[in-house]
Amino acid sequence: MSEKVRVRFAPSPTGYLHIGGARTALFNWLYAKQSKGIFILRIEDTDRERSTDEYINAIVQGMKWLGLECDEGPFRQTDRFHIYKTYIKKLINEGKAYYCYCSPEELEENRKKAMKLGRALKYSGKCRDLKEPVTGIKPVVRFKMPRKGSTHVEDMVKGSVVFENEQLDDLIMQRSDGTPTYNLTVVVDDVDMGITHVIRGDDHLNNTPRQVQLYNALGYDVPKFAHLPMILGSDKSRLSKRHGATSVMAYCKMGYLPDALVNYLVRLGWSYGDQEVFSKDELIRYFSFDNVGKAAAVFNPEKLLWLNQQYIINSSNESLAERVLPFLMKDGTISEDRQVDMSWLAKAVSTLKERSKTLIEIAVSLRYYIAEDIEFDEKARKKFLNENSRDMLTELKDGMDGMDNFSEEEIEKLFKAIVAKHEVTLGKLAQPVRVALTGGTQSPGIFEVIDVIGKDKTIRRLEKAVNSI
RNA sequence: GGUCCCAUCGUCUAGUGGCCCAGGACGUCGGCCUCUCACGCCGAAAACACGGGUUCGAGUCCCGUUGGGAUCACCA
Repeated sequence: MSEKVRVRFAPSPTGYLHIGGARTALFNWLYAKQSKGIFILRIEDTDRERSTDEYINAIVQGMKWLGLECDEGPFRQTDRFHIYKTYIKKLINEGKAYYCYCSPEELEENRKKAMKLGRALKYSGKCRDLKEPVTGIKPVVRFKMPRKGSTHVEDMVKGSVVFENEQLDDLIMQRSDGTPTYNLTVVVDDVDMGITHVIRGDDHLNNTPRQVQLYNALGYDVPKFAHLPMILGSDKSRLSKRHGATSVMAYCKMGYLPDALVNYLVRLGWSYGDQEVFSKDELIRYFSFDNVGKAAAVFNPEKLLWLNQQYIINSSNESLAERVLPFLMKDGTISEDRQVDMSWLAKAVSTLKERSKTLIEIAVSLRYYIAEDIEFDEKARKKFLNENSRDMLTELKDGMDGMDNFSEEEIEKLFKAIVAKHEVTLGKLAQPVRVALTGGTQSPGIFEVIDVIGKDKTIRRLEKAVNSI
């Protein structure tokens, strides 16, 4: 029998969607798509202090950008408090949970003592067998964890992991203010939503035995688990803000293609032989937990940059033109209300593709194609716009002036004729022209550049260059 | 500190006992191509953490050591 696969990504909205969360979402999504299952987004916002709607939106937006849209949800745990209540009541009635009146200060005291003695930092179980309620104190509800035996977790990536139950303590399921906590809500929701596979970061591995005991107490089957290794920063510590950009949307702003980021992320911890570049379809087809590594991976921005370039090269000119447009408007190269000739822009982009690693780089280069006026790089101007090139530039301008068929082919003929006459190599003319047209010494092939800029603007810039000598 | 996880080039990884004096990719270095920069192509340096076993044979299995990570909240 094969029940339908149902997986979930369950972030807490206490921050934007970061790289690690995105990869967890991605693996869930891949597994769901591959199994023709359901991918659910569940917002774990039971910590009302730190959760905000803004972060919920940021997470949804980030997933949308990456193309990881959910089939069900987003669900919010704060909408489901009534459900958790009934489960808590049930466990209390069955003697599987109890009220605890210990104060936070008292617990902190015990933890310190345990730390000194080198013991597990574990709740003593003081209120476990209390017969009478303590008056005047709002109690928490704790789960009665078994004290003997061991709990086995079968994990799809880590294998079989065993925990001694005496290490587990009586976790709090309900705070003194009546709200439920993570370890309960995650189990109740996974049961209630019919989750078949729990795929999450391996920072949750230590929580898993507690949750397994909760499943047992509630009388439900445990789902399959897959605990993904962490993503580390360059110093091998957990990826954090001080490692630079960790928000998924930061990569959007930096001009990365979402598919490139997805491709990069999936290869962090997963592999398929020697293949590096995958289409989404290939990822869905090839993905398997058998090929997920167990060790944490260091996030490597250089490789992501390389992949992004690969994706840019392989994108169509039209889609790239479409994607680069917002960047052009943002930096003012194109005013927002201006009508844009998209087929011209696509042609311009085609010359820039293989020399750009990000959309921003394309946008920056596009400036010398689009802007009316360009500024010369001072060093370049001195080196190439001088007496040595003056005559050739003038001849080129005049030659173009009288040109009826302004094509790359004709332009090249003109160049060849001029350099032949002056008995110099092509570079001696191409570089000065490059500086005259783009302001700098690096650009696509000079004939392409002229073709994209067009006759009138090219002549105007040559004039200006000659006049500057 | 207790518990749990992990360990192949700087980084991501291939490797599931003989095909491995360890393969690919990023990055680095050198070269080719060339109107510049790129792209592309060719080449180089670069790793099985250490120590014991098991086995005819170990990167691959077992144990230990070391190192890293995670977790131990009325956070998730």
